[in-house]
Amino acid sequence: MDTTYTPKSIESNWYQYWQEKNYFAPKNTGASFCTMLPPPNITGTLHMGHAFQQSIIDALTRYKRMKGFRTLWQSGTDHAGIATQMLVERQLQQAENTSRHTIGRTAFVQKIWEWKNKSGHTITKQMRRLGTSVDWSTEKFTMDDSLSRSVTTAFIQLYQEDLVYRSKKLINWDPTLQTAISDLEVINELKTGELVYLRYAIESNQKIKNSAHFLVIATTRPETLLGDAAIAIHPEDDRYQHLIGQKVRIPLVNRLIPIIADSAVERDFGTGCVKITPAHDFNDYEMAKRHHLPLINILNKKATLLTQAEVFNLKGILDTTTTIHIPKEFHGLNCIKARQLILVILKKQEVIDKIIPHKMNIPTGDRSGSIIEPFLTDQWFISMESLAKPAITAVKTKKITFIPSQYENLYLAWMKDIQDWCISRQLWWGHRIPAWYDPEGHIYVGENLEAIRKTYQLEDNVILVQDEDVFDTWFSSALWTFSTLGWPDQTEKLATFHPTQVLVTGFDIIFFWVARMIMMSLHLVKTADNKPAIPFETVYIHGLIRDENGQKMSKSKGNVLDPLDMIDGISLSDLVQKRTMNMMQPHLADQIAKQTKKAFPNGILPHGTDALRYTLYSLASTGRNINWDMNRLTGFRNFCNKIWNASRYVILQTENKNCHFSSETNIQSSSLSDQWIISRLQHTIESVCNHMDQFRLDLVSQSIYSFIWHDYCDWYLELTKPILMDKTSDPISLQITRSVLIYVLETALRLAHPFIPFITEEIWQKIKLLLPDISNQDSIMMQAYPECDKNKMNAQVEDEMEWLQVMISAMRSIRKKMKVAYRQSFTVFCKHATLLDQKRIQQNTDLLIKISNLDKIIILNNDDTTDLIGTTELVGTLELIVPLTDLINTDQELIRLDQEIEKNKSEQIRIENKLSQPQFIQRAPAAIVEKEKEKLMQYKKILEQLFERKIIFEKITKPS
RNA sequence: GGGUGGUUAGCUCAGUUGGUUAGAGCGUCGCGUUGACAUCGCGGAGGUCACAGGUUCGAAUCCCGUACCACCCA
Repeated sequence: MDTTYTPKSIESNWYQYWQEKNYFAPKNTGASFCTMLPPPNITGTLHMGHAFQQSIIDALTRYKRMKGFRTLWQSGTDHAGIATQMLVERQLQQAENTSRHTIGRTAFVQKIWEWKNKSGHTITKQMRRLGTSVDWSTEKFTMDDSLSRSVTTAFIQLYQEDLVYRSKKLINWDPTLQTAISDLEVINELKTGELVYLRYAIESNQKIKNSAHFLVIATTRPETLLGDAAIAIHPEDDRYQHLIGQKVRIPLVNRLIPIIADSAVERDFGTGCVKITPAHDFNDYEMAKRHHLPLINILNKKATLLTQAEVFNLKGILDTTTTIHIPKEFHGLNCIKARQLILVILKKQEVIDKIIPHKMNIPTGDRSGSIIEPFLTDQWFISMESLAKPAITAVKTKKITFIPSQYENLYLAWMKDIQDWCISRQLWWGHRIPAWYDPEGHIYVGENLEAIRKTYQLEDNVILVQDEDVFDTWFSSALWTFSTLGWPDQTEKLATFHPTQVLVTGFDIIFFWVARMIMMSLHLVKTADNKPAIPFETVYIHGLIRDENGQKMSKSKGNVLDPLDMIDGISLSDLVQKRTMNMMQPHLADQIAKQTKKAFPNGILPHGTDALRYTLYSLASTGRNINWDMNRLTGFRNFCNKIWNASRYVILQTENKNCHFSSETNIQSSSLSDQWIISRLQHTIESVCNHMDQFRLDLVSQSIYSFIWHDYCDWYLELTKPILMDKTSDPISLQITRSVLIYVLETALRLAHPFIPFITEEIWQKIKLLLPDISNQDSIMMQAYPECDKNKMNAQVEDEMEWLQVMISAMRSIRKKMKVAYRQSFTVFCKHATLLDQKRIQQNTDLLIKISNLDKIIILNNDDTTDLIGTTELVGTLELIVPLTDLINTDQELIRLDQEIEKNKSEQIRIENKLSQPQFIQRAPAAIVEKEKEKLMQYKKILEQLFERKIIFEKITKPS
């Protein structure tokens, strides 16, 4: 083995090996364990969030697999309607200077498939570098035939049950992409705009043009006054009570609209009067429903102004009897330009009261970057009310558990006032809605034309046209847990693996994905006993990885880190180039380059997959945000190096030597340190399994780290050296030591394998050859996970070992204090030794002498009054004295003693105070009181000894 | 405006149902290559647990408030 750990050389082959052996496919016959990969988008590349999520899933999967579960990690990708369509559209523009409209729908979709087949696998290829043990043989894509069939089947069923409907409603409209988009894709950006105060003339019988007869309203969107349907005030607002039911004239167009009262109006906003444009604002739309206002649409699909407004009733039916003109000068203007123009005109007409700066949220499309308009269109919706009910119950009754549990509240809060789900998108890429229309506009839903003609008994001469729209990608994602397993067919996979056990995902998609999966599964899938099936038992929500300053990682900020760069390393120049390439805002490039140079002056060194994964686990606590820290990555790369080198030591010590490990008899007769490390190993296994069950991977990571580094390497390996390096050691203790050494290593490797799969496999393959029981086994990943054996835990041994550790540390302290090099030996005197101390000293004399390079250990009689001059250390109440009189600095020693006395004294006082309170004695549990009393005794004894020491030193410095 | 989460060592974070002297990694200071490892070892230093109240024999932990930060909803 090389002396240093070089991840690159060991990580390249194992993944392929595992895959060739088909280890990722479900194997065992036991209970099933299934988890679904949240399908990444085919246009995506691996980012830190993926790395985090997938590392977590892989740990759970490998753990369960080793525990003997029939394990399936189902993987796949989603077709990402908008993102993919945009990407291929852009390519068409750049490469062929053409557009999708020019080449037509069929050709365009063909182009997308070509792109997908060529480039749509980037992310799944990258995933393999993380060591993810997904079953690639069952990989799915949301646009696969089988999944498309699931989508169609689900939709038809919901339609037949009257749970989907088509309706004209207000939705989020992206004018650039010209499609409905979901709330998730709308980002609210806080920007400073203007709040315009406008005077609307109150229509009264007197017709007096007096300012007192104007009503002043405040709006951030004056251009929408063309679509105003009412003015609203709060019903309890004293200022405007008398106006309720009266009418005002809209400036510029002079249309009459009513003044209504609605408690949704915020009295403190502006003047307390707001204009209501139901077709262009979600709140106003709700108000229109309550007050039966007309919906006046003034925009077309490009979000520019119409020549004539469209008036709809609340059922979405066009009112052809009312005509509302839009002034000619506004035709075709976008909202920004229309706003500018209208302000100019209104100023001239002197209806602007004032304009003040105003902070407000601007809804922006996260893909297109354009301003999102609430827009009245025909869309398909799923009714949520009846679907939400069982989905709420499932969580309330703990059939589905969220971890951490606070997310349950978030889920329930959202489900409580859930809105109907708009599932149609005006795109070409996606599942085409299986709905057809006849010339009269009647809707027919079915699998295909043939089926529809049959079901509805339509003659061939009835012309049917299919709906142009496709489904929201999230609709197909909502079926993910069962569509990937074969639904609507009752496949064996579905029977075996559904409901799945755990879903690992981020909190940002609880509404858009998790909740919808729960609703769809409960509604569409049945369990073996014909009850609604939950999609998963547990939802584990992980945090969001941010940069070192707590900022969200994003391309525009230029603070994105590529997990593969952490694995393989990247030079500074490449990193800068990567971060500044293809930017939306090129003017930020210099700043990003500068900040990158500062954060990564030497680029990023290669750290390997295992180190990256381990770092991610150590960060996987219950928090919502995780600030990435490169230093921790380095720390865990060092950890891997530690494992590597410890293994080198073990192999050097055991190769070609008898190191057969057999049963308890060996353990009983083995040394203190052997028994101790085996006992510690059991505690570690227990702790790892407990924390795994609670999804506390950070604590798992800590347990394994501290066991391997501190217990195994720092102490155990060091304690084997006096035995293994000593030519006079007897063969039996040599064999036992070697066998424990390798037994513990092999177990620890299995324990750590789900987290750091590559390095554990590499080392395991080497040491298995030394272990006849497993030498014919193929891979660590198919071995059993270690089980905690409580019989091997030994508290007495651990106590004694702890004592030994303190003894050894005390010797080291003395050396440091006295600046005595290791090669110089000394004699240590033990004073105030209890019987237990004496026994332990006797039993460990040889070891102590070797480890601490001592000449002798002399136990003084407790009645011995000799004043030994020397430096001291306390091990409990046992006093170690090293009489290196020529080296000692008595003044310094006195200062140190005083400090020690001070420390112990304050503790003594603290406990005395506690014990002097009668309430404490009376009310605290007896065990706690007893503990405090014991502590006090201990402190008193230590203080006595420290004073005794002090007197001896004072005698030297101030001889009487 | 409403809600949620957070504030613990210089930095990144743990701290289970309240109960030893609040821990880890990194960094820092000092010493050191003794045949696994300098991607290392050893020994130190470093915290009024954001602030102010309350409950309790006892609070980093439970409750209330304030400040700041982050996110979600309107």
